[in-house]
Amino acid sequence: MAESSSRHYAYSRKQKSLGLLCSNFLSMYNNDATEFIGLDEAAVKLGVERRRIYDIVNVLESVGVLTRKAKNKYTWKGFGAIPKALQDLKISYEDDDEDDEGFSNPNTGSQTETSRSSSVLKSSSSKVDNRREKSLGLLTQNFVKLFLCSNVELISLDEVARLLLGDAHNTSVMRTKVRRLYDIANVLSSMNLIEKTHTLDTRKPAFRWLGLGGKSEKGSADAFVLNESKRRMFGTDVTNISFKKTKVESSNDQNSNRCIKPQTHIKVELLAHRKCLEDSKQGSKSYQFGPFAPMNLTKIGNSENGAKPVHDWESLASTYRPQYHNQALKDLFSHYMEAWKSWYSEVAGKNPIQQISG
DNA sequence: AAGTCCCGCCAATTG
DNA sequence: CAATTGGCGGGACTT
Repeated sequence: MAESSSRHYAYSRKQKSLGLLCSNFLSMYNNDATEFIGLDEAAVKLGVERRRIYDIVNVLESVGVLTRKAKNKYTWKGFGAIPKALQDLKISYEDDDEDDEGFSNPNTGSQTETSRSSSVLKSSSSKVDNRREKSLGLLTQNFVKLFLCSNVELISLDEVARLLLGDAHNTSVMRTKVRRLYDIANVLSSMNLIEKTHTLDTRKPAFRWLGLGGKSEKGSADAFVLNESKRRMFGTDVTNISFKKTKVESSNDQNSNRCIKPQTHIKVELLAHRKCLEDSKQGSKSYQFGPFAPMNLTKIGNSENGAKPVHDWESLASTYRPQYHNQALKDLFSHYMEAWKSWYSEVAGKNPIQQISG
Protein backbone atom coordinates (compact mmCIF):
# COMPACT_ATOMS: atom_id res chain seq x y z
CA MET A 1 0.00 0.00 0.00
CA ALA A 2 2.94 2.23 -0.16
CA GLU A 3 3.70 2.93 -3.75
CA SER A 4 0.73 1.95 -5.75
CA SER A 5 0.94 2.65 -9.41
CA SER A 6 4.53 3.64 -9.16
CA ARG A 7 5.34 5.33 -12.38
CA HIS A 8 9.08 5.16 -12.61
CA TYR A 9 9.66 8.84 -12.35
CA ALA A 10 12.26 9.51 -14.95
CA TYR A 11 15.30 10.02 -12.84
CA SER A 12 16.01 13.69 -12.86
CA ARG A 13 19.28 14.94 -11.60
CA LYS A 14 17.83 18.32 -10.95
CA GLN A 15 15.37 16.98 -8.47
CA LYS A 16 18.28 15.79 -6.44
CA SER A 17 20.35 18.91 -6.67
CA LEU A 18 21.90 20.48 -3.66
CA GLY A 19 20.29 23.76 -4.51
CA LEU A 20 16.81 22.34 -4.53
CA LEU A 21 17.50 20.44 -1.36
CA CYS A 22 18.65 23.66 0.20
CA SER A 23 15.48 25.40 -0.88
CA ASN A 24 13.45 22.74 0.78
CA PHE A 25 15.62 22.91 3.82
CA LEU A 26 15.04 26.64 4.07
CA SER A 27 11.35 26.40 3.35
CA MET A 28 11.15 23.99 6.19
CA TYR A 29 13.15 25.86 8.77
CA ASN A 30 13.11 29.46 7.79
CA ASN A 31 10.38 30.49 10.17
CA ASP A 32 10.02 31.87 13.66
CA ALA A 33 9.08 28.57 15.13
CA THR A 34 12.45 27.10 14.39
CA GLU A 35 14.97 27.24 17.15
CA PHE A 36 17.05 24.14 16.80
CA ILE A 37 17.68 21.79 13.98
CA GLY A 38 18.63 18.18 14.31
CA LEU A 39 20.70 16.86 11.49
CA ASP A 40 19.11 13.46 11.61
CA GLU A 41 15.70 14.96 11.65
CA ALA A 42 16.50 17.16 8.69
CA ALA A 43 17.94 14.29 6.72
CA VAL A 44 14.90 12.13 7.32
CA LYS A 45 12.38 14.84 6.63
CA LEU A 46 14.05 15.84 3.44
CA GLY A 47 14.60 12.29 2.43
CA VAL A 48 18.32 12.47 1.85
CA GLU A 49 21.48 11.04 3.28
CA ARG A 50 22.97 12.87 6.18
CA ARG A 51 26.04 13.67 4.18
CA ARG A 52 24.08 16.12 2.08
CA ILE A 53 22.79 17.96 5.09
CA TYR A 54 26.35 18.69 6.09
CA ASP A 55 26.97 20.35 2.79
CA ILE A 56 24.08 22.70 3.26
CA VAL A 57 24.61 23.39 6.90
CA ASN A 58 28.26 24.16 6.41
CA VAL A 59 27.71 26.90 3.94
CA LEU A 60 24.70 28.26 5.76
CA GLU A 61 26.77 28.50 8.87
CA SER A 62 29.43 30.40 6.97
CA VAL A 63 26.92 33.14 6.40
CA GLY A 64 25.46 33.15 9.87
CA VAL A 65 22.16 31.51 9.22
CA LEU A 66 23.08 28.64 11.47
CA THR A 67 25.42 27.85 14.31
CA ARG A 68 26.58 24.56 15.61
CA LYS A 69 25.13 24.19 19.03
CA ALA A 70 26.12 20.67 19.83
CA LYS A 71 26.66 17.37 18.26
CA ASN A 72 23.94 16.75 15.80
CA LYS A 73 22.33 19.99 16.76
CA TYR A 74 22.32 23.42 15.25
CA THR A 75 20.80 26.68 16.33
CA TRP A 76 18.77 28.49 13.79
CA LYS A 77 19.62 32.15 13.44
CA GLY A 78 17.75 33.05 10.35
CA PHE A 79 18.45 35.35 7.47
CA GLY A 80 18.42 38.23 9.85
CA ALA A 81 21.83 37.15 11.02
CA ILE A 82 23.36 37.44 7.61
CA PRO A 83 24.16 41.17 7.67
CA LYS A 84 26.27 40.87 10.73
CA ALA A 85 28.00 37.79 9.43
CA LEU A 86 28.86 39.55 6.23
CA GLN A 87 30.08 42.55 8.13
CA ASP A 88 32.37 40.35 10.15
CA LEU A 89 33.70 38.80 7.02
CA LYS A 90 34.41 42.16 5.54
CA ILE A 91 36.25 43.25 8.64
CA SER A 92 38.26 40.10 8.92
CA TYR A 93 39.63 40.94 5.57
CA GLU A 94 41.57 43.97 6.67
CA ASP A 95 43.85 42.83 9.41
CA ASP A 96 46.43 40.17 9.18
CA ASP A 97 50.00 41.18 8.94
CA GLU A 98 50.82 42.02 5.44
CA ASP A 99 49.21 39.50 3.28
CA ASP A 100 45.70 38.32 3.10
CA GLU A 101 45.21 34.88 4.38
CA GLY A 102 41.83 34.42 3.02
CA PHE A 103 42.61 34.31 -0.60
CA SER A 104 45.36 32.57 -2.40
CA ASN A 105 47.49 30.61 -0.05
CA PRO A 106 50.73 29.03 -1.05
CA ASN A 107 50.18 25.69 0.49
CA THR A 108 53.32 24.08 -0.67
CA GLY A 109 55.44 21.58 1.08
CA SER A 110 54.88 20.91 4.75
CA GLN A 111 55.21 24.48 5.89
CA THR A 112 51.52 24.83 6.25
CA GLU A 113 51.57 28.24 7.77
CA THR A 114 48.32 30.00 7.64
CA SER A 115 48.08 33.42 9.18
CA ARG A 116 49.32 33.74 12.74
CA SER A 117 46.71 36.20 13.73
CA SER A 118 43.10 35.39 13.98
CA SER A 119 40.69 36.39 11.33
CA VAL A 120 37.56 34.39 11.09
CA LEU A 121 36.62 31.72 13.51
CA LYS A 122 39.67 31.58 15.66
CA SER A 123 42.02 29.52 13.63
CA SER A 124 43.51 27.57 16.47
CA SER A 125 46.98 26.87 15.29
CA SER A 126 48.88 26.00 12.21
CA LYS A 127 49.10 22.42 13.17
CA VAL A 128 47.49 19.65 11.33
CA ASP A 129 44.31 21.57 10.97
CA ASN A 130 45.16 21.58 7.34
CA ARG A 131 41.68 20.25 7.18
CA ARG A 132 40.03 23.49 8.06
CA GLU A 133 41.82 25.17 5.23
CA LYS A 134 40.01 23.06 2.78
CA SER A 135 36.67 23.09 4.45
CA LEU A 136 33.59 23.94 2.55
CA GLY A 137 32.87 26.60 5.12
CA LEU A 138 36.09 28.50 4.71
CA LEU A 139 35.89 28.24 0.98
CA THR A 140 32.42 29.69 1.19
CA GLN A 141 33.55 32.61 3.29
CA ASN A 142 36.37 33.39 0.98
CA PHE A 143 34.06 33.19 -1.93
CA VAL A 144 31.74 35.67 -0.31
CA LYS A 145 34.64 37.91 0.64
CA LEU A 146 35.47 38.12 -3.00
CA PHE A 147 32.30 40.09 -3.48
CA LEU A 148 32.22 41.95 -0.21
CA CYS A 149 35.76 43.18 -0.42
CA SER A 150 35.60 44.46 -3.92
CA ASN A 151 33.19 46.40 -5.99
CA VAL A 152 32.90 43.66 -8.48
CA GLU A 153 29.61 41.94 -8.49
CA LEU A 154 30.20 39.61 -11.35
CA ILE A 155 32.99 37.09 -11.31
CA SER A 156 33.61 34.24 -13.64
CA LEU A 157 33.96 30.76 -12.35
CA ASP A 158 37.50 30.51 -13.56
CA GLU A 159 38.46 33.68 -11.82
CA VAL A 160 36.96 32.59 -8.55
CA ALA A 161 38.78 29.32 -8.71
CA ARG A 162 41.99 31.10 -9.53
CA LEU A 163 41.68 33.63 -6.75
CA LEU A 164 40.63 31.16 -4.15
CA LEU A 165 43.30 28.73 -5.10
CA GLY A 166 46.52 30.43 -5.93
CA ASP A 167 47.54 27.12 -7.29
CA ALA A 168 46.21 27.70 -10.74
CA HIS A 169 47.90 24.85 -12.42
CA ASN A 170 47.55 21.38 -11.16
CA THR A 171 44.35 20.66 -12.98
CA SER A 172 43.56 17.95 -10.51
CA VAL A 173 43.43 20.25 -7.51
CA MET A 174 41.56 22.79 -9.52
CA ARG A 175 39.02 20.29 -10.63
CA THR A 176 38.17 19.32 -7.11
CA LYS A 177 37.98 22.92 -6.07
CA VAL A 178 35.62 23.74 -8.85
CA ARG A 179 33.38 20.94 -7.76
CA ARG A 180 33.17 22.52 -4.35
CA LEU A 181 32.53 25.86 -5.92
CA TYR A 182 29.52 24.46 -7.63
CA ASP A 183 28.26 23.07 -4.38
CA ILE A 184 28.64 26.40 -2.67
CA ALA A 185 27.16 28.32 -5.55
CA ASN A 186 24.13 26.11 -5.53
CA VAL A 187 23.19 26.73 -1.94
CA LEU A 188 24.09 30.39 -2.11
CA SER A 189 21.90 30.62 -5.17
CA SER A 190 18.98 29.01 -3.45
CA MET A 191 19.34 31.69 -0.82
CA ASN A 192 19.32 34.28 -3.56
CA LEU A 193 22.56 35.69 -2.30
CA ILE A 194 24.08 35.11 -5.67
CA GLU A 195 22.94 34.25 -9.13
CA LYS A 196 24.55 31.98 -11.60
CA THR A 197 24.94 33.59 -14.98
CA HIS A 198 27.47 34.23 -17.66
CA THR A 199 29.84 36.98 -18.45
CA LEU A 200 28.55 39.55 -20.84
CA ASP A 201 30.89 38.96 -23.68
CA THR A 202 32.03 35.46 -23.24
CA ARG A 203 29.78 32.60 -22.54
CA LYS A 204 31.81 31.70 -19.55
CA PRO A 205 29.88 30.80 -16.42
CA ALA A 206 29.94 33.42 -13.71
CA PHE A 207 28.38 34.42 -10.44
CA ARG A 208 26.64 37.62 -9.64
CA TRP A 209 26.33 38.92 -6.14
CA LEU A 210 22.81 39.81 -5.19
CA GLY A 211 23.19 40.17 -1.49
CA LEU A 212 20.09 40.61 0.54
CA GLY A 213 17.59 41.76 -1.98
CA GLY A 214 17.67 45.46 -1.36
CA LYS A 215 14.75 46.55 0.75
CA SER A 216 12.96 44.88 3.59
CA GLU A 217 15.45 42.18 4.09
CA LYS A 218 13.81 41.47 7.36
CA GLY A 219 10.94 39.12 7.84
CA SER A 220 10.39 38.43 4.22
CA ALA A 221 10.48 34.72 4.55
CA ASP A 222 7.36 34.13 2.56
CA ALA A 223 8.35 36.49 -0.13
CA PHE A 224 11.54 34.62 -0.41
CA VAL A 225 9.95 31.28 -0.87
CA LEU A 226 7.41 32.48 -3.31
CA ASN A 227 10.03 34.12 -5.33
CA GLU A 228 12.07 31.00 -5.30
CA SER A 229 9.10 29.07 -6.42
CA LYS A 230 8.53 31.17 -9.44
CA ARG A 231 12.14 31.01 -10.19
CA ARG A 232 12.13 27.27 -10.27
CA MET A 233 9.32 27.19 -12.70
CA PHE A 234 11.02 29.39 -15.14
CA GLY A 235 14.31 27.71 -14.97
CA THR A 236 17.49 29.64 -14.60
CA ASP A 237 16.54 32.60 -16.69
CA VAL A 238 13.85 33.80 -14.40
CA THR A 239 15.65 36.87 -13.42
CA ASN A 240 16.23 38.56 -16.62
CA ILE A 241 18.96 41.04 -16.33
CA SER A 242 19.06 44.25 -18.18
CA PHE A 243 22.23 46.21 -18.09
CA LYS A 244 21.93 49.87 -17.54
CA LYS A 245 24.91 51.23 -19.30
CA THR A 246 28.18 49.99 -18.05
CA LYS A 247 31.42 51.61 -17.27
CA VAL A 248 33.57 48.87 -18.55
CA GLU A 249 37.26 49.16 -18.18
CA SER A 250 39.14 49.09 -21.41
CA SER A 251 42.57 48.34 -20.07
CA ASN A 252 43.61 44.87 -19.26
CA ASP A 253 41.09 43.54 -16.85
CA GLN A 254 42.27 40.64 -14.87
CA ASN A 255 45.65 40.22 -13.23
CA SER A 256 45.47 41.81 -9.78
CA ASN A 257 46.75 38.80 -8.00
CA ARG A 258 46.20 40.14 -4.55
CA CYS A 259 42.71 41.36 -4.60
CA ILE A 260 40.22 42.47 -7.07
CA LYS A 261 40.30 46.15 -7.61
CA PRO A 262 37.15 48.06 -8.18
CA GLN A 263 36.92 48.95 -11.78
CA THR A 264 33.82 47.60 -13.32
CA HIS A 265 30.53 48.96 -12.19
CA ILE A 266 27.50 47.41 -13.61
CA LYS A 267 24.06 48.51 -12.72
CA VAL A 268 21.71 45.67 -12.97
CA GLU A 269 18.09 45.37 -12.39
CA LEU A 270 16.07 42.28 -12.23
CA LEU A 271 13.14 42.38 -14.51
CA ALA A 272 9.91 41.02 -13.29
CA HIS A 273 8.58 37.64 -14.16
CA ARG A 274 6.44 39.24 -16.79
CA LYS A 275 9.31 39.59 -19.15
CA CYS A 276 10.66 36.10 -18.98
CA LEU A 277 7.28 34.77 -19.89
CA GLU A 278 7.77 36.24 -23.31
CA ASP A 279 11.10 34.63 -23.82
CA SER A 280 9.91 31.23 -22.86
CA LYS A 281 8.38 30.75 -26.23
CA GLN A 282 8.47 27.09 -26.85
CA GLY A 283 11.71 25.46 -27.39
CA SER A 284 14.47 26.51 -25.15
CA LYS A 285 12.97 27.06 -21.75
CA SER A 286 11.24 24.38 -19.80
CA TYR A 287 9.32 24.81 -16.63
CA GLN A 288 10.42 23.23 -13.47
CA PHE A 289 8.45 22.60 -10.39
CA GLY A 290 10.73 21.97 -7.52
CA PRO A 291 10.48 18.61 -5.80
CA PHE A 292 6.99 18.07 -7.00
CA ALA A 293 6.93 17.19 -10.61
CA PRO A 294 3.85 17.42 -12.72
CA MET A 295 2.94 13.96 -13.87
CA ASN A 296 0.88 14.42 -16.98
CA LEU A 297 2.47 17.51 -18.31
CA THR A 298 5.85 15.96 -18.70
CA LYS A 299 4.78 13.55 -21.32
CA ILE A 300 2.56 15.66 -23.38
CA GLY A 301 4.00 15.71 -26.82
CA ASN A 302 5.80 18.79 -27.84
CA SER A 303 5.19 18.81 -31.48
CA GLU A 304 5.65 22.31 -32.65
CA ASN A 305 2.19 23.71 -32.92
CA GLY A 306 0.22 22.95 -29.84
CA ALA A 307 1.27 20.95 -26.86
CA LYS A 308 -2.05 20.61 -25.25
CA PRO A 309 -1.82 23.49 -22.85
CA VAL A 310 -3.41 23.39 -19.48
CA HIS A 311 -6.08 25.99 -19.16
CA ASP A 312 -7.18 26.19 -15.60
CA TRP A 313 -5.63 25.96 -12.22
CA GLU A 314 -7.73 23.04 -11.10
CA SER A 315 -6.66 20.73 -13.86
CA LEU A 316 -3.15 21.93 -13.49
CA ALA A 317 -3.10 21.22 -9.80
CA SER A 318 -4.55 17.79 -10.25
CA THR A 319 -1.57 16.75 -12.27
CA TYR A 320 0.85 17.19 -9.43
CA ARG A 321 1.93 14.57 -7.06
CA PRO A 322 4.51 14.84 -4.33
CA GLN A 323 7.50 12.65 -4.76
CA TYR A 324 8.28 12.55 -1.10
CA HIS A 325 5.83 10.76 1.04
CA ASN A 326 6.30 12.01 4.51
CA GLN A 327 4.45 14.37 6.76
CA ALA A 328 6.95 17.17 6.74
CA LEU A 329 6.99 17.53 3.01
CA LYS A 330 3.25 17.65 2.96
CA ASP A 331 3.28 21.15 4.32
CA LEU A 332 5.96 22.11 1.94
CA PHE A 333 3.87 20.77 -0.84
CA SER A 334 0.87 22.86 0.04
CA HIS A 335 3.16 25.78 0.30
CA TYR A 336 4.34 25.26 -3.22
CA MET A 337 0.83 24.78 -4.41
CA GLU A 338 -0.07 28.11 -2.94
CA ALA A 339 2.82 29.76 -4.64
CA TRP A 340 2.05 28.19 -7.91
CA LYS A 341 -1.55 29.14 -7.66
CA SER A 342 -0.74 32.77 -7.31
CA TRP A 343 1.83 32.50 -9.98
CA TYR A 344 -0.63 30.87 -12.29
CA SER A 345 -3.29 33.45 -11.89
CA GLU A 346 -0.75 36.17 -12.20
CA VAL A 347 1.13 35.11 -15.26
CA ALA A 348 0.33 31.74 -16.68
CA GLY A 349 -3.33 32.52 -16.65
CA LYS A 350 -2.97 34.62 -19.71
CA ASN A 351 -0.43 32.39 -21.32
CA PRO A 352 -1.09 28.77 -20.42
CA ILE A 353 1.71 26.41 -19.68
CA GLN A 354 2.69 24.58 -22.76
CA GLN A 355 4.91 21.73 -22.05
CA ILE A 356 7.99 20.48 -20.48
CA SER A 357 10.68 19.36 -22.77
CA GLY A 358 12.40 16.28 -21.52
C1' DA B 1 33.53 17.22 -25.74
C1' DA B 2 33.09 20.21 -21.91
C1' DG B 3 30.63 21.66 -18.04
C1' DT B 4 27.96 20.31 -13.87
C1' DC B 5 27.85 18.17 -9.73
C1' DC B 6 25.59 13.64 -7.38
C1' DC B 7 27.03 9.98 -4.59
C1' DG B 8 29.15 7.81 -1.11
C1' DC B 9 33.86 5.85 0.28
C1' DC B 10 36.44 6.36 4.11
C1' DA B 11 39.54 9.34 6.91
C1' DA B 12 39.48 12.97 10.60
C1' DT B 13 36.97 14.57 14.76
C1' DT B 14 34.00 14.06 18.58
C1' DG B 15 32.05 12.46 22.51
C1' DC C 1 35.80 2.96 20.30
C1' DA C 2 31.43 4.06 17.98
C1' DA C 3 29.26 7.91 16.02
C1' DT C 4 29.46 12.15 13.85
C1' DT C 5 31.68 15.17 10.46
C1' DG C 6 33.01 16.17 6.12
C1' DG C 7 37.28 15.96 2.44
C1' DC C 8 37.56 14.20 -1.94
C1' DG C 9 37.12 12.64 -6.52
C1' DG C 10 34.97 8.93 -9.75
C1' DG C 11 31.96 9.13 -13.02
C1' DA C 12 26.93 9.89 -14.19
C1' DC C 13 24.08 13.48 -16.06
C1' DT C 14 23.75 18.06 -18.92
C1' DT C 15 24.79 21.24 -22.41
